[in-house]
Amino acid sequence: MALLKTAKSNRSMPLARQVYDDLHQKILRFELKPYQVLSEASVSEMLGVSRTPAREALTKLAENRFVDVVPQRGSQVAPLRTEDLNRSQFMREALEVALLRRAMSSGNEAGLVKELRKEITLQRTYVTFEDTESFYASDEAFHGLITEYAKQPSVLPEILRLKDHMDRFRHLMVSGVEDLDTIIKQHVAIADAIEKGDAARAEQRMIKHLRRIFDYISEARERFPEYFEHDEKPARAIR
Amino acid sequence: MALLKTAKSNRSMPLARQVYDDLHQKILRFELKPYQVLSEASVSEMLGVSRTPAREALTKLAENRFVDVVPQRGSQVAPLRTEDLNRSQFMREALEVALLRRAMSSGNEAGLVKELRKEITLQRTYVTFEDTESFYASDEAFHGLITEYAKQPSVLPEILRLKDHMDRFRHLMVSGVEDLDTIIKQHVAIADAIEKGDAARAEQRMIKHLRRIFDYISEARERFPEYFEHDEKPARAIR
DNA sequence: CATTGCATACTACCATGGTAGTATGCAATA
DNA sequence: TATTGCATACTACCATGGTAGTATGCAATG
Repeated sequence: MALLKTAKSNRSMPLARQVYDDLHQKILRFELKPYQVLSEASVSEMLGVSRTPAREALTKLAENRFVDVVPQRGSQVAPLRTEDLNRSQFMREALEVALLRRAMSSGNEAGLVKELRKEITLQRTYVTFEDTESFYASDEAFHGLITEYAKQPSVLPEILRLKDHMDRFRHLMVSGVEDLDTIIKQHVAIADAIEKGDAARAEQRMIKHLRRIFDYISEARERFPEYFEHDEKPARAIR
Repeated sequence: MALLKTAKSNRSMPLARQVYDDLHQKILRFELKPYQVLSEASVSEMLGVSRTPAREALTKLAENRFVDVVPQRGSQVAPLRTEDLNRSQFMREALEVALLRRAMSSGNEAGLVKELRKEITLQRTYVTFEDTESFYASDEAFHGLITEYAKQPSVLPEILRLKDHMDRFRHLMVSGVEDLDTIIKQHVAIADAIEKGDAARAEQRMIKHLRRIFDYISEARERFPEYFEHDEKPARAIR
């Protein structure tokens, strides 16, 4: 297996970043499974790069809690941790609600609503074409619009960073995709509340929208218990 | 100049981390000034380590926006950017307000208030002893208590990370220290509102407390204009 | 059988050499 | 004088070798 050659990967970006993105994607998609061992040696061999960029990528993945580095034992793909999900969820809710409130007092709510509805129309199209990838991209754009109208565009990357942990859970859903129609309805409900200037209602609906992830967790935990965090030290059991 | 040997630095932590912390401190305290050049070579020589941990530290500092890495030109200490301050401020407000709301519906508000008041008492003592360092540590503890009672302790490190950018501005204040008595009064006002169960009031006071930093910015900008971001490219002027 | 000592094989971490790429100063040129 | 070509000196980035430290399996020992 070699480095995935994406359009913008080759030559333009540093190798360490390419390795990071590659491993990051593989971890989110469970091509690298929780508890799978990763060492700078194995990564460098797997991707055909030297150990330095491999090491830098692993370090950064550890900072973002996608990899556990245990001192002299080796590194592992981090298991799914409810703590990570809870923290990401809490922070994302806090940020998106604050952005929503600010966007609703920006003086250009009408423009926001118009653009949101345009994005929703796109989303309907993607659903009919079963183009889930474009759908999720548009979903991100939907939330990105709010950050723009809240005049805090630089917060968006931070939100996406938080979203990564939730996306990882999302890949474990039964059908592989959630109910996109429901998401669209929630988007419509949010846009409606914004249009009516009902901040409290918009906030409630945003939170409900963001919390949909919890509907799937128990199911995911039943289907893939081995991916979730179990006791830290296997205590070198029976053997 | 060599690596600062703190109590826990030697032997226990990786060198790269020690270098990061050292540079981080020096940047926050303006011992390394904005626009000062930093290369992996100069850092490694300055601190007496090899180039690898120097490079890793610089990379991480760049991720946290304390260093600018321009491709083949060299790295610099990042100037003070209002964008960084605004983003950090916005995010911190959103998070701390959300934590406050949650802490006030935790069912143990009385315990929280009691611990907050205990911390405030400590802060009064530190003021009389002019122990500003301990004061600021207690200030962090004050906010940390709220994260605990909100049952989101893992959010605290993220908040402290955001706080770093504001602390950097804070080091430019005229007297070197702000009015600690005012801070204490604000803490008292917050504790009072929590005790009365007045969430809206507590939220208002928390926001006012967090926004005190803006009182000092214009002054700092007048006194140290050269530390603030000026036009990106000096356009290779006169020469 | 249970415990201990130890060689081995890993690991993360650090040091250092090499390379492509860009800015800078100076000389050559118009 | 203004412009261009080019050597030089930086840079970030990557490759690779070396080291201390720990887990593991096995042999020696009780």
